[in-house]
Amino acid sequence: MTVSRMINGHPYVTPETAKKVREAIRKLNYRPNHAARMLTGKLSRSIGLIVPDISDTFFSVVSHAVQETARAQNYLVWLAASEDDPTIEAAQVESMTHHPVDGILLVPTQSREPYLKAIVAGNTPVVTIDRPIEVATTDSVGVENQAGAMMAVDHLVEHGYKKIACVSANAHLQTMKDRIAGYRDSLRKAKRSYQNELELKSSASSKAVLAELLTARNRPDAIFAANNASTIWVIEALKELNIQMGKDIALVGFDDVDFFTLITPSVTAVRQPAAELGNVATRLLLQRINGEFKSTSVRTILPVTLTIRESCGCRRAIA
Amino acid sequence: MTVSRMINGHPYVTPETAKKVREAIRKLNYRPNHAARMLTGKLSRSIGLIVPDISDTFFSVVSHAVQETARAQNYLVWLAASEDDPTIEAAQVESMTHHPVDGILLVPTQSREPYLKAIVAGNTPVVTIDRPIEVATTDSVGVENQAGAMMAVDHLVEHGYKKIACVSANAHLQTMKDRIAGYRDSLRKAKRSYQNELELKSSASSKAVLAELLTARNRPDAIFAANNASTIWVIEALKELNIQMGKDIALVGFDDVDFFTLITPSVTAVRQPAAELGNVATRLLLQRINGEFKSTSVRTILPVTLTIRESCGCRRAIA
DNA sequence: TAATTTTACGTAAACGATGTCGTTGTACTT
DNA sequence: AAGTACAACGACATCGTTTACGTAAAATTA
Repeated sequence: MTVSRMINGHPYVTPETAKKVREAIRKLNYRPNHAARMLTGKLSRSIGLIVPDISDTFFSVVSHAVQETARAQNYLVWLAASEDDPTIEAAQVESMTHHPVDGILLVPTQSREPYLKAIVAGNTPVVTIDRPIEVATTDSVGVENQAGAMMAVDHLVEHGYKKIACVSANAHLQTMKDRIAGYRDSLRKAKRSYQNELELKSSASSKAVLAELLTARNRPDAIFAANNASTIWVIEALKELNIQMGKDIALVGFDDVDFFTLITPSVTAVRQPAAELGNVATRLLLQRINGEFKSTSVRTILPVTLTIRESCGCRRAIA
Repeated sequence: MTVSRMINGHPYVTPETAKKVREAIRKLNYRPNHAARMLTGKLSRSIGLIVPDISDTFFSVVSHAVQETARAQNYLVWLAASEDDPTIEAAQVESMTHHPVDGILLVPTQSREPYLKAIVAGNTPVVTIDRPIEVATTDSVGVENQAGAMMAVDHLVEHGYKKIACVSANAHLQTMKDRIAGYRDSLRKAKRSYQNELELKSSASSKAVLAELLTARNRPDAIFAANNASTIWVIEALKELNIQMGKDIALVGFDDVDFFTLITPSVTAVRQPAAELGNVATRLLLQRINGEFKSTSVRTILPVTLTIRESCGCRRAIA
């Protein structure tokens, strides 16, 4: 008991006793047993992080930031991938809550899955990243999807492109809906009649679909790609079809990736603060866990910026 | 007790009783308490994975594979980043072993850290990925670094380049030493006198150093970059200095990255089976955990392949 | 049929830390 | 000097599960 009090920093332990305990701990190489602590209801000092795909650049940057922020407060991170499958996601959440973790950071693949209600009803705090959920109220951290998409398409409009198409993937996600809405807003504002929205499924199947779009008689002169995967698919398709990007067809993507500077012409894209997203979400979750944050759930929206390079038709990279 | 037997699949439970228990479990929404199970020494069905940097493409692909293989056997994965700092790495291992995990997958930042002895001496199985350790014997899974580097440099030699330089980072790592050795072997075999080994530190500091190398009077006509970071730094430097890659200077990198196909000219690189590395290591670890693998430690070396594209001077991408 | 084994369950103890409470000793009142 | 307050510590029960063991009843054997 005295050892327990010493370790947990309770008062009522004389300095001499504390010293003796410390020495014994060192001598015996004693470490408190984590499992026993859990059994008495202590915090585990660990959080769970569930993302669709670890190897996606965007999520790997987010994960890195989460890890860093958590470690700074001596928290460990469980990382799991849902592979965009709600069933797997539900199983991962289940495993984590029972393991147990003190809180969960979730990039939900669906916003209306019924199981989401259950986890939020439990006493494990949840913060969603990137995408909010609809069936329950949680803290969430995201970015300005609609405004960001508008910025991107506005830039294409200013270049004078008349036929701006939108290419997306996973269009059922709220983030994607918002970006597509931004695309529409911009066209409406500019009073453009041409509107062409294409949803891609996977790298393999997108090839044919993109080739059709890019070689049609009435083909677009500019493309807005709503996420990094579709941006990359467009770049691939243009390269294969030998269509000059930034000259024959302009391209602006949503979500900037490091190597976009290395491509010729370099790729203009909306930059999301991926690392900050992870940091902010983690700090918020840890505050919830420690009870430092009592108010009802908050939704934090981080701003995005348009990083202008060459694929939009600008001669030199500006930002 | 009967419930415990039922759940753990012990014999000596009548079908009727089992059914009753199942119904009660469903009705009460009962889930065994993980902490209590840990306390009695059961397996946690979780493993730890420690990599230097999650956002590095290579490690994110490895992590993805580990996650997948583990999940297939109902194992959860703790992912932590050591940030190439032995102190952090030791702390992460400590946290994990006490948390507890059934086994650890480690990409060690150092091969001689004394703490490594301790963890191997403990009863938590360890499998190292990519880099072996020296101070203790563990299972390890890696790739043919020396032979792969030789393949790469041989290819440059065959092109007829006379002055082939080697650019690396973290040259103290055994993997890097092996690749540099492969570079030397190839030059020795070809009886080339020119030999220039440059170790880069970080993106920022590498700029000036690279510029000096690439603009010197006696500058190389080909470069072998020993990992993906240095390959990317070289590409950046060439682009900034307006030196034509594959024409003015050839480039072959070690570790292939998806976007190398999107760069003009596309980048020739030694492809490591990153996903397989993760799969093999995880399967091996799980076998150790389940006692299915009793023999002394094994070292698995996976083959690498040279993916020939254009930056080496070849006109068309072959592979 | 009686002795023995096997099956199906329950009971007690243990894992290691912590909350509660009781006990002792010290300092401070009045 | 006696009473009160509180500091410092230990004993005991507790968390939820499993291991070890006990005890019947059922099945098998002699």
